Amino acid sequence: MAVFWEHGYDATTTDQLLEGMKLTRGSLYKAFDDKKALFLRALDLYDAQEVGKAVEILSDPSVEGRERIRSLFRSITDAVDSGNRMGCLLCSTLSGAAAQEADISPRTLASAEKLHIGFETALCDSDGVEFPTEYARLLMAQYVGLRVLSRTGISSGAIRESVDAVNALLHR
Amino acid sequence: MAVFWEHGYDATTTDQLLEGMKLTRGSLYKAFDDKKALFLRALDLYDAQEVGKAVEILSDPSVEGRERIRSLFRSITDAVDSGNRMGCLLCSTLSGAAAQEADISPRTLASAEKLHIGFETALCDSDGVEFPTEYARLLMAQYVGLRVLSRTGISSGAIRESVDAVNALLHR
DNA sequence: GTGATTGGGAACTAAAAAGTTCCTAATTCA
DNA sequence: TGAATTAGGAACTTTTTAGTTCCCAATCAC
Repeated sequence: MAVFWEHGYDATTTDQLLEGMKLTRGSLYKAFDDKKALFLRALDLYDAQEVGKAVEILSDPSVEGRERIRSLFRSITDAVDSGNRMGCLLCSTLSGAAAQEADISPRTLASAEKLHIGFETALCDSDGVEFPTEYARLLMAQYVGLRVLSRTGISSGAIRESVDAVNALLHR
Repeated sequence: MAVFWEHGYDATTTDQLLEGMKLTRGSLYKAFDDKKALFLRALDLYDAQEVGKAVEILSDPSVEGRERIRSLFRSITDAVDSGNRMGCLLCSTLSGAAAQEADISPRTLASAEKLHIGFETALCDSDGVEFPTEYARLLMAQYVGLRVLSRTGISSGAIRESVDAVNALLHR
């Protein structure tokens, strides 16, 4: 998962996977059908682990709705500030060529939908939010955009400015 | 440019470029050093043509500031509604593995910065906008997110909901 | 018209990637 | 303890993709 996360599906070679997994070719192909099957497993793990964590933050009933959203976006700036430029495997995959493939597309869409529902839940648990579905879509696109930009050479200050603006909007 | 736009840098093969450009290998390599040199030319063309068009919309002094932004986002929903799922070569490249490369990264960042300044200009030309730089960053991330999502199997309705939310925010 | 220059392309080579085979060593189970 | 099963790995083959060569025909200069 980490290797795919770093380079994206198309750009990761089996040699990199071998290196990262500390295996040799024979062992890898004995354990998994092929590169794509392994990637699907990685996507599933990412969904369970990382997407799950985000949805958990957005659904935590012990925290006020808007604060959950702020907390999730804060985790993006925190990562970038600490030099973590890996971004999000889901967000990167969504925009890559692999996302068009028949067995990958449904998984990424399902993960994206989980996130959307997370945002919607957090908004529904906030006071005075009129159109939670629409705003959840906006926040979802914002999340994807920020995590894509996190992987680029954009300054961490620019990322923080976006998040500050999101927080300002949530305050009203 | 169209071929790279459709498949992304890593996933386009020289055969696809040959097919798209109606050339054979010898002619292509006589005209361009290699695949990457050709991609850089495509990126430059995209910057001049497509990014330029967006910045023009955002800077048009004959239109009220917020309306320029609405107009740009409307062009995203219009494209998706009419079945155009190509997204944005810049936004896709930003998140791909190629974006890390030394000769590609500065170009995509420069294009992204042009867009950011465009949003900032439009906000500065609007009444009662307090933090144009920060909101321009937010709109930039929103733009990238939406155009990335445009390439996926997400429903056109979901894209429209995001844009509706952006428009609602701009109305206040 | 003829010799030089240029654009195009068929057929090649080179390199890198994915995927396979088969042998060895460890572990398991009777 | 000894046969059977399983994990790991070195060394292959195959496929794909990038890049090159060289020839041909069209155009251009004089």
